[in-house]
Amino acid sequence: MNKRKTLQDVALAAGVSKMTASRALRGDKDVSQRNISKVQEAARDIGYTGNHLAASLAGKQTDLIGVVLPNLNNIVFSHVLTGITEALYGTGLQPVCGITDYDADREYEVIRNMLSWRPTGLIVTGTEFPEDTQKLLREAGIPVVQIMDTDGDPIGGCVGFSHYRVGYDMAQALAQNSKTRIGYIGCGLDKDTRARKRFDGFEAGLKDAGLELITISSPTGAPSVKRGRELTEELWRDSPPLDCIYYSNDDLAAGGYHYFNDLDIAVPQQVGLVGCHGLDFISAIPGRIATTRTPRKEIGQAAVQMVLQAFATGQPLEPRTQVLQPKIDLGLIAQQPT
Amino acid sequence: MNKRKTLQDVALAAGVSKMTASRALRGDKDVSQRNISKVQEAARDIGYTGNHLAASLAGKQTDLIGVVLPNLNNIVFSHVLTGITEALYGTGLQPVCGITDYDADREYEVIRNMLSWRPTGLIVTGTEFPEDTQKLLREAGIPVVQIMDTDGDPIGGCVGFSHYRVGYDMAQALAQNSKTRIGYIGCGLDKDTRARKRFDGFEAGLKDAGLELITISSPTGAPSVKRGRELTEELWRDSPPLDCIYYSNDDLAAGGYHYFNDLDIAVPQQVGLVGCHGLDFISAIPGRIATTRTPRKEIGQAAVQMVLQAFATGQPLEPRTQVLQPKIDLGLIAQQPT
DNA sequence: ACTGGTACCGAAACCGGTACCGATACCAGT
DNA sequence: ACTGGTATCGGTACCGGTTTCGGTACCAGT
Repeated sequence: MNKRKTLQDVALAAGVSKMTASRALRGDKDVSQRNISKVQEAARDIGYTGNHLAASLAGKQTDLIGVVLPNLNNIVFSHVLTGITEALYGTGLQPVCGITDYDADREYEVIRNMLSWRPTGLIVTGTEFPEDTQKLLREAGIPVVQIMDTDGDPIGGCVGFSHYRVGYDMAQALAQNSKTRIGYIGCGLDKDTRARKRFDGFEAGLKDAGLELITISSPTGAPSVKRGRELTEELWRDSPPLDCIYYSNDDLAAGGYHYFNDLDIAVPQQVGLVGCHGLDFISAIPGRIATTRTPRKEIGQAAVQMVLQAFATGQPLEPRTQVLQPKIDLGLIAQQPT
Repeated sequence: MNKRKTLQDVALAAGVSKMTASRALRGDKDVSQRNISKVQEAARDIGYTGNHLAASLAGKQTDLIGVVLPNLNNIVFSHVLTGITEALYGTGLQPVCGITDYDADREYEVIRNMLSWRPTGLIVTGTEFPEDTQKLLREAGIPVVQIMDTDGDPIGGCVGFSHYRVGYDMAQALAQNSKTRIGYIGCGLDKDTRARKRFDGFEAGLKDAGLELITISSPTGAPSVKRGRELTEELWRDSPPLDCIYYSNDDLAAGGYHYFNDLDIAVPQQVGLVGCHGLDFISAIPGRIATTRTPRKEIGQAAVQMVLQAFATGQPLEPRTQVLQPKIDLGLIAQQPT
């Protein structure tokens, strides 16, 4: 029943050998034009689909690029994946992505599993890995590119930016714009190490400006706009007065915006809200929410370039870090009178 | 150099045959406890990774479930994929997803490519396919489940809801709640057939209520919050007065909300805004934007159930449609005085 | 006629596993 | 001692392609 057509069938139908059929379909040379069309025709006629498993096993090369991401509900990683997909389009390579859900054990399994498909390259998120995962990556024997984060020692290529510095710079910028009573709201810092780095950087930046966080709300769980609204409400109710709130991302900040908006509290005049990433919906309320624009798509593209380059030359891909600097957007906070 | 360890190496190191090593690692029976541990130890020692290519080729079975989605920047499909991933977790099966970007040709290529990896099942988005794509799916020889849309003739299993009816029902609901001067804003209906079906249903629903759309804005391009704001601004400026706007999705509606909010035009008292899907950020402004809550994650889970069931029994998966009814949420529109 | 080169084709080995089946060892039953 | 059953193992034949290498066939050059 489930008997799929094989190359042999094509060859038979075309009246040539398996090898000629193989070459014809792959566009190899050493095949006459006449046989090429005969084979192509035969393949179409009998509905031949090809078998990547066999081809990759025999050819010792897959057209797969493994991509390991923590989560796809976070639109940030969708953007990265989009950048990767676009950059890969037309190269004959194909991304295949694995989700770790910010879980180190699952990450190990996902990477191990990826590797067993013998991909041509691997793009993984972050720089912090447990020892055994590091070993896996180091011994993978294929180009490995780490993305999103440049704080830490990369194993192979590395494209991203310093989250610590994003936090630090934002703290300094806020301080320079007369924000003094600052609170923080972040979700899932226990798992999201990059959000935590931004937090750490933010605290350090404040400290260097002679300030410190007045309140910190850092529950577990996934960040969302709704969650941002709820946490903002709690914070606003329980905390001493604030003139600014730093959120672990734009989603939470947007939730805060909605809360204050419904209360007719002017944003950012009465309270400044600061997110991270520069997502689409921030642009829809221009200037209201400050943020740091991160080059997500570009990171994906740059990662692919690294893999491609390593692929074209020798395998190992020497450790090299490429920083794609994010850009602070203070919005209306920058224009307020001091 | 790039000489990866093989099962033979493991067998050698463990002092057993290749077969015993294979069985030991897969947890097959007919292996003594002593050999199991010897093999496992050897595998760990030499850093054996396994080779899915060879295993799947020989075993005539992969652990892959192909998932074909139009786009991942649209959070809706991320949710579907999340549902699929979760449902698959623990089954030993693994999703691998392909993106079509709403392009029929690319869709064909993606599916063809998927099939050549010999997946155990296939989940594709939508019911409308060109003839050759249909042929591909029909002859795939594996369980095929179509998701998101139940308007149309499914090839195998089918899980989703009627987008036509979502539009129709919303139109009726709005009419019943005294909305009469209604406009429409949608993006990319040329490619997004499901959004178009909602539009068609909406028009039909209005007509049956004795109404018709006063203005229609339907440009190409991807919908986004920012885009929603811009299009709303245009529409509001150029169109006769409206008391309600139906958008092709929540993102656009949220953009509209921001526009009116900045203008101090009360939503939904002065103008009702209606999106689709019931995304997180809608919940952050409770009641303001009406929407239709769609069970995205559940669709993904149900699709997996179908595949799993077909996998457990006979292969073909007879055509069967499962409707997961969405739920209208009119928010404050429902509570307005007539 | 013979040689060398080029264009094209096919047989066999192989990629790294698994399925299948036969072999061996050992023990209880008669 | 012989038979049959169970537990454990290994040899061999694939899976469906690609690589490698060795032919043919045909033509120009000498």
